[in-house]
Amino acid sequence: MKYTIKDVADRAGVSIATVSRVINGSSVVSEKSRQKVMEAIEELDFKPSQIARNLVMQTSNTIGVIVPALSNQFTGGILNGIEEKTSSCGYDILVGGTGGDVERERRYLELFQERHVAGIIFMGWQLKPQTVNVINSISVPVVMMNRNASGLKVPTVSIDNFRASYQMTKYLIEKGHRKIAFFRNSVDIDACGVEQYSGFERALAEAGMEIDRSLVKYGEFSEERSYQLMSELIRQENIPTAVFATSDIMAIGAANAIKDSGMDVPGDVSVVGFNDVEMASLYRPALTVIHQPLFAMGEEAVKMILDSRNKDGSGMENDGRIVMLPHKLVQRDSCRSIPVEEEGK
Amino acid sequence: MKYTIKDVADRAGVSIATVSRVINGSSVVSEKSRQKVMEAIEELDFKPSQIARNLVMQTSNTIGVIVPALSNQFTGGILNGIEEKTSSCGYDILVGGTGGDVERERRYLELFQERHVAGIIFMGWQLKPQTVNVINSISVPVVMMNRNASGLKVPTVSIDNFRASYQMTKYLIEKGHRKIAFFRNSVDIDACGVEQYSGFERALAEAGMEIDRSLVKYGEFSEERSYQLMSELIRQENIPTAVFATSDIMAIGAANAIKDSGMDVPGDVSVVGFNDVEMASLYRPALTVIHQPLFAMGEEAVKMILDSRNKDGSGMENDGRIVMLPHKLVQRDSCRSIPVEEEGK
DNA sequence: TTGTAGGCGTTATCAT
DNA sequence: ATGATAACGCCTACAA
Repeated sequence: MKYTIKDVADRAGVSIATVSRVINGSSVVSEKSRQKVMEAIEELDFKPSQIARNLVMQTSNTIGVIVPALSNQFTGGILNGIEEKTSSCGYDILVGGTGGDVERERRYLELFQERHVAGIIFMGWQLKPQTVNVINSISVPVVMMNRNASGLKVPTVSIDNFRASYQMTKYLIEKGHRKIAFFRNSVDIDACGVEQYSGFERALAEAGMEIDRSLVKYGEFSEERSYQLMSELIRQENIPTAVFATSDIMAIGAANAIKDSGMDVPGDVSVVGFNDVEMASLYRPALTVIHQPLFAMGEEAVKMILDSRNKDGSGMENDGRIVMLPHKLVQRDSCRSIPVEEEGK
Repeated sequence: MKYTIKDVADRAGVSIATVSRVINGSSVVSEKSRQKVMEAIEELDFKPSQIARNLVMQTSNTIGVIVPALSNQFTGGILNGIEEKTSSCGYDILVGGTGGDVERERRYLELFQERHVAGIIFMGWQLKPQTVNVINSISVPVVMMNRNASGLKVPTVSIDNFRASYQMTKYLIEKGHRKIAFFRNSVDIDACGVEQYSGFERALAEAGMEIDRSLVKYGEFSEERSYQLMSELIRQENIPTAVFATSDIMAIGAANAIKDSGMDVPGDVSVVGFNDVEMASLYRPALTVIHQPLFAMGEEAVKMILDSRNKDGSGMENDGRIVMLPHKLVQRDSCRSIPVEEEGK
């Protein structure tokens, strides 16, 4: 059915070694042999078995990517970057979706090792201690995306979440907002979330403002939850002038709750997001957000894996360093500035 | 570094054959041996090499998925279904992003063959003749997602695009719309697009309405393009009472153009979409759309590949059959009904 | 420059 | 029930 290197050798009247040489461009082969081999390959439409090659080479020019969900513009943006970089480097990508389930995370981590991937890029909603353990004990390079946890021995790529959050909060304050709700992601240990919250706190503190506990909520990365949370606030008539959500999807949830209750965004309450997925600019009013360079982050992660592999086979240097890429605040239409005379109302 | 089956055998004091047997649960092994082997595996944290296994088995319990873009809720929804099904069947998935580029499509098609995937699921924005040729000449089972072309010799899974479009158009007409714009995807040969258009035509014809050529446009699957198209219509004051876009993203583009021009959706013009990606229900007004069972479609595609593989190794039965899954029309808030007295205005 | 042969980690077929 | 051993398709010294 499928031809092997031997068939090509026979047809070209040379040995399999020669065929192998022309395929890999290695060593020197006479122009004549090369010609014959090429022809034979062409005629047979021969494709070398990556599997056999990987077996002898002890690696698979494949990198594994583990994500919570495939249908998600955040992970999607990163995946695009990963795809671009891997494909231009001759690597293929193996993906696994976990739904955030620890057991499935572990399974994919193992599966990918069994497949001898060159490295693994890991994304999760939260980082459970169990997962951290598995990751730390893995024998191939792993890089973590956008999430961090103490005790994690692998590098991670993300933005400076503290500064990003600080900057956005400050922006809100400068716009005259004094009653700001903060919708964070999850309650679980998640260094990024903690940093985002710190940034929020700091900016408030610097402005001499006190933080209103009744306005910080956990949106669990979900539109529904965020919608619910915002609706409650409205029902309680504890309405902020602005809500800062640490994911666009939560921002949209809040905005929808506001709109559906008959109020206007940003007329009545401003809403700002985080990440800048495609939806953020498509929504109306277009969301003012912190932009994360998703594509570049994906590329960077691949680069790190490939680099570590060029140095030595012993995985990453076992460092928990974190590579930060530049974010930016992009102003759109979901945040209004409150005139001074209105402030006291 | 990594242990092999031989290390396990030594440690357990048995032969590699026995180890292999307990790993695969095949044949009968004495309980004593099984115990020892299990222990050895445990102690060494041994993981069998999928690569070696694949080599001897001549297959890779991997399926390849080719998509135009990873950051896309449509492909994402399908990918989720594919992931679920493959992972529950012990398969892994290899993905390739093409950006719709023919050359990259061809490359991934080849790459995946070289990796001996069990099958390939293909998605593209359009289906160019070149790609059709490559696909027809491939030696592993291929299933096409949601797109079709004459001369294609592989099965495809999709919904009944003709009926879906017909149904939506009819719905619009029943709501009192008489001036309906139709934003289709691309000009390229794309059986699905053609069917959608036929459905639109038919519904109009049955209602005794004539089709207004100035209102059928090609949105190229893009929000920008659709936005542009709608803006032009507005500038020309050739404003329909409803626009039917064959993708949600285009629907949003149109809706945004309408809103940004100061008009209201659906107050001034209704907008309906197609696919029902996440954004469709998050957008405000929530979009009335044709819902495609993305997840189920992904599952079905995997099922087809796995089935064909159980029957015989010679690929699919070379049929261009198309498996249709049920769609549905979901009403939300982006389409209003026009009272009779208004109709004549 | 080219060919021979050993080995990569498994599975599977024989014997035993 | 278990153990040699021959594939699987390819790469790579080592020889010629």
